[in-house]
Amino acid sequence: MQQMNRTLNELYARLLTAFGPRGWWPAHSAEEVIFGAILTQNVAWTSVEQAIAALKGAAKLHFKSIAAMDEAELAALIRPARFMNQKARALKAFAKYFGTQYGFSIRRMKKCRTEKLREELLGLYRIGPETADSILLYALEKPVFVIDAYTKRICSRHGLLGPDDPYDVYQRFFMDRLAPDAALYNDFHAQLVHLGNRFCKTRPLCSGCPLQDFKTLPFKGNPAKKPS
DNA sequence: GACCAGGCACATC
DNA sequence: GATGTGCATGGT
Repeated sequence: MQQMNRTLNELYARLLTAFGPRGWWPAHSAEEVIFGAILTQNVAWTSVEQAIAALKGAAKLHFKSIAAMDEAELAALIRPARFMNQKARALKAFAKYFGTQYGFSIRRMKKCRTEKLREELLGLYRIGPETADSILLYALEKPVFVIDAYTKRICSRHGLLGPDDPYDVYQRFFMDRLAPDAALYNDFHAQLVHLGNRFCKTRPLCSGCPLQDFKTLPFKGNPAKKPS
């Protein structure tokens, strides 16, 4: 455990040195984070930005407005973010839940236990583990580590875990080894996404990558698969 | 024109 | 359980 803590500490230190604090999530409000978390599913962030801009332009970037609006109209607005019908339905479902359970109040939601919130979120249409955890961490400031495609790609390429290990194995890998610190989880994940965006799109190792010579320290009893 | 992007639900075996 | 497929846009 000590060894692996050192590995994660060194990994984070390198990213922080290379990129500086990331100041995530790219949004102006907690509600906007939730819009982004749903809209970004399997789509490039540039497309999400267009959908968010359209919602903002129509003064619909609040779940109270979403709850009141027509689903087809909403789908048309978020069209650039792809899968527009599914995502419109997902936004409507969240809006209904948010209004019914919490009176559209982020502050009220924040007062609830993380486990209760996660269970509720996972019960909503098209809210899976990554989307739920993004909402918990970036909108509600709960200490939950978010695992996304970049996190998996980076960890597996550096032999920390297997590429096919399930979401919860990745999540436990970080949360068992790091203090439950929302600010740390926030920036650590943001660093991984930034690294992924800049260096891990195609080639396994790219020049200038701060992890180019990063070696995994040996860890006794590591449950992870051997690096391929 | 092909490929990929910060997932998830559902059907089928 | 594991695997395959649909969703259906925009940038490179």
